[in-house]
Amino acid sequence: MTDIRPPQGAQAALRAVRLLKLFTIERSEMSLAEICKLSGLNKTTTHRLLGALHSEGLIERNALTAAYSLGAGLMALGVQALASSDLRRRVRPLLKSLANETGETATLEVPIGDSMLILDEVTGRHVVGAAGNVGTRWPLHATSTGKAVLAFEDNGLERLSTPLKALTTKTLVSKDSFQPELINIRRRGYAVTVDELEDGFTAVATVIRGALGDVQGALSIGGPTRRLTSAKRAELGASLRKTAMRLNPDI
Amino acid sequence: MTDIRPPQGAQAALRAVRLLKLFTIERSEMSLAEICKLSGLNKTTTHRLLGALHSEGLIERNALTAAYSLGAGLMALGVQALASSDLRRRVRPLLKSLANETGETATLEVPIGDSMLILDEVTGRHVVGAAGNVGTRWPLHATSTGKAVLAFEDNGLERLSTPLKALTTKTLVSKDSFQPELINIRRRGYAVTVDELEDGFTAVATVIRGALGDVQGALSIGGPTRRLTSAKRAELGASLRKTAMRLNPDI
DNA sequence: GCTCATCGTGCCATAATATGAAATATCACA
DNA sequence: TGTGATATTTCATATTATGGCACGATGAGC
Repeated sequence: MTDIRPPQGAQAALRAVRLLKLFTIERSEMSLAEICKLSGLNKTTTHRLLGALHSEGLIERNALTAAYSLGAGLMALGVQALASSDLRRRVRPLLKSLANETGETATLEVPIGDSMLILDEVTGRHVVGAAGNVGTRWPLHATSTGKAVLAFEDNGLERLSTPLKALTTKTLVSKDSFQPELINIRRRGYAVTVDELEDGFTAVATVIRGALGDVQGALSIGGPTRRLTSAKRAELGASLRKTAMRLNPDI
Repeated sequence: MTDIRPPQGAQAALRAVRLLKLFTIERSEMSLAEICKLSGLNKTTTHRLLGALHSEGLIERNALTAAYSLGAGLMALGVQALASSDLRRRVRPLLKSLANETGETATLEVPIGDSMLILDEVTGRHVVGAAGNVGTRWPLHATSTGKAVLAFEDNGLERLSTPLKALTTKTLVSKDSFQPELINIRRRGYAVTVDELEDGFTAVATVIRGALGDVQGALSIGGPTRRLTSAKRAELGASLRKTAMRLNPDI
């Protein structure tokens, strides 16, 4: 994990960004007091920073309750980021071939902190659940893509913050249990989750590397556990590795 | 237009946000020098702010060229904002009924500066072009939703920054030509664009108001000009107004 | 192969800017 | 009308951001 040390002399900017990150689906609207408590910042400081973000449209306020929420400006920026993602543009055709060849759903995901964000998705022949999961985030330790990232990124394990939540009975929740698993993944070249994210769902994944060998994201193919047998998974793993190679022949 | 004055004492935070906003589809990757020129900020300052944003994942860097681009963290925030949008949740079922009743495509849009952002979209029976325009931005002055916002927002015209770009020969490009049009819109209760955004495309729109009468966004129904005759447009306008009423019966 | 231009990065004294305690204003509820 | 809990504004302080400058790396042009 490329550890990026926050530079000195940008406290205010950092704090502003961190305020934005406090909002979650459960906490989509918060009062000033609430935000203060969560951020640990002074009331005035928080108020001022939120005011600045508000003036730029990144934060909106409920006209009745004066509560704060994420604003349309952020949506615009996020969409801009998505649209200008070089990775997404490059990978899209490959996702299509993968979904086509295998009949299952292929995704492109990137690590964000301790979760994986679905950047793009192409559903296969077998349409299982509803599509349109782009933008969804899953806990890193319970996804195939996440495990691939953990295995292949330098100091990848640093991403995990204990305790690890069990999404099913199969989810790996102990950091120690990851060590042998990661060795396995590195040896095979791809990661697998069987019923670890959701019961009955299986996925295979491998990482995408940049020109410098840095981990940029991960590709996955997923479907019902019933259909993705052990033999099939090995086959998918090979397909994924081949695809990842095509993205960066230099490595 | 609710003019929000940026508070004193948050310069750094403001500057950081404005750096993010410099990135566009054409300028999706920029060098430090480029960003400096565009922002007018000192090189060191820019560097420091970008570093802070980078450390938070809102900015990414090309490993080879060291160029800056918007990062995955921003995508995550944007998606978060989209998901937690109260407006979107409330309006979605109504969009569905609109699309269902009329057979055309219905959208929910919000104003951002001088453009309209498509927050949500439900395609009608007649599937015209490709769907999936959520997140797209259109110039405010050339869209039906934009004109509705201009007409019904206090000081709405302040949003327009001259010169107005002509997207077709029908696009209104003079601020003066808006005055009578806006009066019309206010009288009727809905706005119409015929071939103003794109040749052959017509749309009807009306605004959505919050509990305090503030303009929160706009609803539109759009389709081929051929199908959306004058009589049909009046009918759609009435439907839209009725729908907007249902969202906020108090007004 | 050399020079020169360009770009990103680090340092540091300066003062402008952000900070937080406290006071005030606003609102909801009783 | 009073009371408690908000959000907002004020203001003196010093922490924090600022930008000039200098260094090192990279690459283009000759």
